[in-house]
Amino acid sequence: MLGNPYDRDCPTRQLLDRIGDQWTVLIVGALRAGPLRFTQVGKRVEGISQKVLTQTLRSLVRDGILVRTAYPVIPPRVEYELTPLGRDLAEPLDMLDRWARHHMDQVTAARAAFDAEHTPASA
Amino acid sequence: MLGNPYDRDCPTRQLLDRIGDQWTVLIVGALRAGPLRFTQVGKRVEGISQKVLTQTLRSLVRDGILVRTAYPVIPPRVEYELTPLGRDLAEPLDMLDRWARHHMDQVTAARAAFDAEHTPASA
DNA sequence: CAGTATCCCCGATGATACTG
DNA sequence: CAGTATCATCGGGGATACTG
Repeated sequence: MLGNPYDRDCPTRQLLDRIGDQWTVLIVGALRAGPLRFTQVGKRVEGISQKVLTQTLRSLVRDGILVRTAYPVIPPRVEYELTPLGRDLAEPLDMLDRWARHHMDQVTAARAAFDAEHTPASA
Repeated sequence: MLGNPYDRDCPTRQLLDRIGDQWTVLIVGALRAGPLRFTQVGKRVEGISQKVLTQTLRSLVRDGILVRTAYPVIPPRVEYELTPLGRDLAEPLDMLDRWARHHMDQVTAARAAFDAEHTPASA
């Protein structure tokens, strides 16, 4: 049960629960280049809804990955930025990114081959 | 990094769609040590249901991350093993694992601090 | 043993509307 | 601009039962 690196309470599982959703990874990636305002993040991460953006941003702040800075001006200006911890996390995430760029074509090829194999075209 | 790596068609997004669910990461991790039988994988990855295990295994085979070997014996014996591509993927995944082990306590602390801050209990 | 087939539920996500 | 609030949906995933 416990003690096994794959059981429910291990750090890896917990991290996975956090970064498991692609939004987190994408947001952290988007912020690597520097702070961004709420709307800017939303634009970089295409397809994310406002609600989910808000939720994800908030939980990343909660986890110490991002800092939120609200400037008391009108209209409101809020910026999100990676913390040192966040920048730290960005590194392994970047490795994944590199892997994707280097190997996704292999995955695509494997997928096509598998589908061909399992799709009796000449039925 | 290239132009805008965050749009829907970029390799990163595609990879995330695959490894986004924690099961994939856990299964690949479990197989790093060597081939495992269906049931063995299920035991290593606690909490996964048989259905999801089957589904995840199948899609990993489809993507060329794993190979499935069925021995024609009774009772059936099926083994799953990382392909070279899979072993390749295991590396960046391992980085994430290391990060988790080294930093999850910081995340936990940040989380507690945030919650305390946002819990108007004491005043 | 290693799956496949079903039913079912819940919670994450999207769409929409409103506000400081 | 940067959120919050509410509702409806959709399907991933669990539990269970059956099979080669």
